[in-house]
Amino acid sequence: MRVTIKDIAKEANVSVTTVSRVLNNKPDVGDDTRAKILKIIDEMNYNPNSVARGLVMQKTHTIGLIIPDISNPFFPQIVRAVEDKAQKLGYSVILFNTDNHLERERKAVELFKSKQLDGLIVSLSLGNEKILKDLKAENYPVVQIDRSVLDHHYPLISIDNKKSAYQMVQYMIKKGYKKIAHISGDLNTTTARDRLEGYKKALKKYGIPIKNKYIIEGEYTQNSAYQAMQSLLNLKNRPKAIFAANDLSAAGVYKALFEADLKIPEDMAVAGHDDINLASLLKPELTTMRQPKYEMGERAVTILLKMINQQNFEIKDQILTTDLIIRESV
Amino acid sequence: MRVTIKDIAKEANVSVTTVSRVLNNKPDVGDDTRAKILKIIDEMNYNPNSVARGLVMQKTHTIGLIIPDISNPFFPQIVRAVEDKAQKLGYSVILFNTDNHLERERKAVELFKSKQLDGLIVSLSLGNEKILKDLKAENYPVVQIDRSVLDHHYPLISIDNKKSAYQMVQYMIKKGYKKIAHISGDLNTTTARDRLEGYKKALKKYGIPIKNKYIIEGEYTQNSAYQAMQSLLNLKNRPKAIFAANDLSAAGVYKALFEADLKIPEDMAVAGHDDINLASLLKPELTTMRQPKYEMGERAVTILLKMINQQNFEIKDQILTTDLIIRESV
DNA sequence: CTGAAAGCGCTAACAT
DNA sequence: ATGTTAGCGCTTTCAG
Repeated sequence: MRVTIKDIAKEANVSVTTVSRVLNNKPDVGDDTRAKILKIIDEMNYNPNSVARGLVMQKTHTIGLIIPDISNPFFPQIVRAVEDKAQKLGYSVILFNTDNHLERERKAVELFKSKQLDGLIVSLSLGNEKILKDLKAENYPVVQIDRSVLDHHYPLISIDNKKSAYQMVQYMIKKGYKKIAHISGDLNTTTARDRLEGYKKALKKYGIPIKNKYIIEGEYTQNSAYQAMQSLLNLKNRPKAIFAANDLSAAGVYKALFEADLKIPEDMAVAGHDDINLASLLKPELTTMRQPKYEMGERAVTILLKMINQQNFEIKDQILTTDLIIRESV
Repeated sequence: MRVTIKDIAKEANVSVTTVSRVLNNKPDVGDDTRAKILKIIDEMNYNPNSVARGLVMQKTHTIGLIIPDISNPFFPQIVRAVEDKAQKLGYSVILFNTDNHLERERKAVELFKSKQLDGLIVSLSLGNEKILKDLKAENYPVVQIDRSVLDHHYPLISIDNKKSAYQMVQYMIKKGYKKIAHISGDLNTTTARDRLEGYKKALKKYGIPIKNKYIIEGEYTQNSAYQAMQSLLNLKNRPKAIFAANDLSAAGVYKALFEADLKIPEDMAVAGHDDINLASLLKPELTTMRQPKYEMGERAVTILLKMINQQNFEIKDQILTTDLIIRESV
């Protein structure tokens, strides 16, 4: 049996109340008493039970992080930032991967509510707006990261995906490309939709007709993009450049291109998005838009903790800026 | 205020005990009563408080995962596997990054004990054997993953690093390389030590003298390996091949080589270890040893849960096999 | 400065 | 089949 506050109290000949006081650094305890208790705590190697504490305080000092997939290289940095910041502020984080599966997203939220987590950082798919609506009704602290759902109940920490895509495509156009195709991300996400829009907007702006054949829906994965690229290569009228919705997709595009013995960017230019570590390691190095992933994670917990600690915190999105990282592939 | 078991009891005109019974699917409850309670639970959207439950049951259904760094691409797959398996079995996982920092490792364990986590999956640095010894004294369920500490109190889920490195170096030798250098990982880890040993063993076995100048300690990072490679290139008597302790290091080696305008493998062969996703994306594609990362994660939770659910579970390490993945860089 | 008592939300003997 | 009671380990009034 682990040692409890009672054991300490008994050993020190004081009440549990007094022990609790020193545990929580309350003022009204005699110096000698405090010293004695501290000593005993140390000797007996006492470690307060946070579950019990959580029950009375109605606070677990734990937050939930719901993301599609930690093994997608976009997320580890975000998760790292969230955990770092949380750790620094005395919070723990429970991770949950959903694979964008609506049912698992729901399950995650149920579970986390049941565990009385103090707040949630979520990256949900479209179609689950009700989850957030219900959470909001209970006034549960939540912040959305990366992608948003349509309704707007909670602050979103992200980038301006439309603008970011626009900038990239604009860059490609200025480089002289006209036949630019787009391999999108999973269109069940706002990010993919916005990037697609940005792509279209840039073409329009520069008077380039939008061809449906040049737009293929992928899933933000290497493999889906690989296949998308295959079909693009089969077109009679091939594009000369590809804007892949994320770097992982760009890697898939690279694969397909190498197999077809095509040179990047001479035969086909390729641009990505996100600037994950991989981007600078590809050959040729990938031109992409850098997303401040670490900062997004940090900000998410900063805001979440504000919501947790002061009710009625005003909802304000934080839209960070992206940077065009020019390398060799465009 | 959230709805509690009391509210349900009151609404249903029964005692909380009865509600608790239906919550836990106990048999002795009348069918009608059960139905009524279930209905009310649903109507009131009741969600049992696991903190309270955890306090009485002495079980939190949560495990702790202590690793160096989730943003090191070796770990996400392991973490994914751990979370998947845990999720499947009704457990949650709290993540903690330590950067191999002894003090933070200690802090993580303290925190997790305080949170009454049911068990721990850890990847600790050398120098923290005491942590595990103390944990063992309390009979706390723990399994080590990837790397071990020297004392052997808890089961380890890993690979045979020495053998794996030996195989790789042997392959390089058989390919005709004699001047093979090694850029090690952080030698405060058993994995780095074992890989170094395996490297030496292979050289010995094939009668190739071990040159200290050909062994440089890195940190398993891209940057440390990049620098190590620079110094290797400055040697009067340059090696002709590099065995990098992990793929991330190999990527650093690639960078240094490209900068020096050297061709892989013609001018310098490069081998990695782990087979992270990146390996097949590098150009030339990286020859490496594949580690069953996902399986390691799964097994770790399987064993941990056995320890949790049946005291005195016999300690048995699980050493999985690695595979030589021949690609283009050697 | 210290202690007694109540209670957080739940489960588990032990009745009945 | 259902209720009463105690208690998990802690914090927090409220007294003194």
